[in-house]
Amino acid sequence: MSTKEGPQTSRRGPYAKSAERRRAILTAAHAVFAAHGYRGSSLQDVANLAGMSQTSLLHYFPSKSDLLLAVLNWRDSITGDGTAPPDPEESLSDAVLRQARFNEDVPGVLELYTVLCGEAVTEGHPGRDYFTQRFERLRRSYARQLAQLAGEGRLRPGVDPDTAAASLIALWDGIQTQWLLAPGSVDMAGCLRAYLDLVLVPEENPERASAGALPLAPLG
Amino acid sequence: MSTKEGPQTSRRGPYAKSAERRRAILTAAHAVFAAHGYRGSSLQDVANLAGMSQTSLLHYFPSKSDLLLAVLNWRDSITGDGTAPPDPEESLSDAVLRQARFNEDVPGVLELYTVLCGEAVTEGHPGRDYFTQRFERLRRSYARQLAQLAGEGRLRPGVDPDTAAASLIALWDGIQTQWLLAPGSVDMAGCLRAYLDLVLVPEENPERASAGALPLAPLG
DNA sequence: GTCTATAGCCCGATAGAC
DNA sequence: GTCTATCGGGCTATAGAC
Repeated sequence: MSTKEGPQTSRRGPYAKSAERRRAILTAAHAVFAAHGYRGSSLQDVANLAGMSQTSLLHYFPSKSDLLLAVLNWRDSITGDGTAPPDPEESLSDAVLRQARFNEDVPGVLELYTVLCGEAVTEGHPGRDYFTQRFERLRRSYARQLAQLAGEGRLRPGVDPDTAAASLIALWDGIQTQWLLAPGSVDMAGCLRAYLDLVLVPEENPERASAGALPLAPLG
Repeated sequence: MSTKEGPQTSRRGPYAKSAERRRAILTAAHAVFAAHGYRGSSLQDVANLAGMSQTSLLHYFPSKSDLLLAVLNWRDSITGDGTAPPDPEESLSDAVLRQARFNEDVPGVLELYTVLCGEAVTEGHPGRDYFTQRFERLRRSYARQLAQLAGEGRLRPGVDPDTAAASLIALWDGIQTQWLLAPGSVDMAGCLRAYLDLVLVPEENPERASAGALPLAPLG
């Protein structure tokens, strides 16, 4: 990483060009996999969209499964893998809702995630380990954040942090699927907000109560 | 449907045999699609498992997409399509938890549902309409049941029946995916019960309170 | 690094004998 | 109804010229 960028011809020409090519392939693969899934896509489709031959594509990614894993990791590096150290200034609710709205606006992100996640539960799918580990990581991360809130009395009594963590992730994934099949009939952010309002206690601020707070009158 | 069962040779021989063959194919296709998804499966795989040639299979189901739709409808006729008129003796919670535990015990049911549902969001997938309509039907059915409970004061104040209906379905689907990837780490029925306990008010029966009821003390 | 050519295989669907 | 044979095509991956 010093001034000598490359041992080959020009300073950083080949490296930069190679990186550009890889990025073009990843962009194309993201779109193709999102539209047809992993098994429904071909390397030829990706190569055509990227403007190169199928064999040139295989020069950068030696196999189709390597390309899939590269796309998944590339997606994490852009949208975040969901376990980035949470900004202490931002509440859990705000972070979840912000991410949900962001995903809704970027075309292909939810399609890719949903179809690959579904495919990944099948035998021998190259993305299976990725999603297994992703879910474990996410459950741990949210459970930790929810346990922290419980310690501050911000979790509704009787709510188990581990259960709520898995449920939040599940609700999120499931509502994305419904939204993809009927965008006009499903309110992703609304469902997530409603769940968080059920699980969390609004911050103690009697002067400016949270807008989404539910009436919490005793029942029965 | 009178005494004359068939216009062909023996009384009901040919029809019965044909129905058996179709059932054998559907059983095999269910297993193969569950293990590899629709795009990852071949008619040859299904035919091998059913003990016949691939062309014989196509005699009963004229195309691969026809076979898929037949499997989906066959599954509905066995496990119920989720909108069967609810037994008035059984509560919503009991019905959901019973179905969840049933699905957990029948091998392949959740695998099939999860992978096909994920694939179905892709372009041109033959199961897309099925899942779109299924979700619409389920949302209406649960929303109606929840609205009825709301009228009886059994819904937690501030909970919207439509939002809760979509959320319940989403949570259910999402937790199935997590369970398939980590059966030992996820408690499907526990997550569903926890959500229903958050949304529903336990039946008014001061002498025998619901076992899963949460403390509902006022907060904040 | 890029390409053409192709190996080697699998696919869904059809034709037609029996 | 069942089969063999096959059509016409697509697939991943490799070989090798330039």
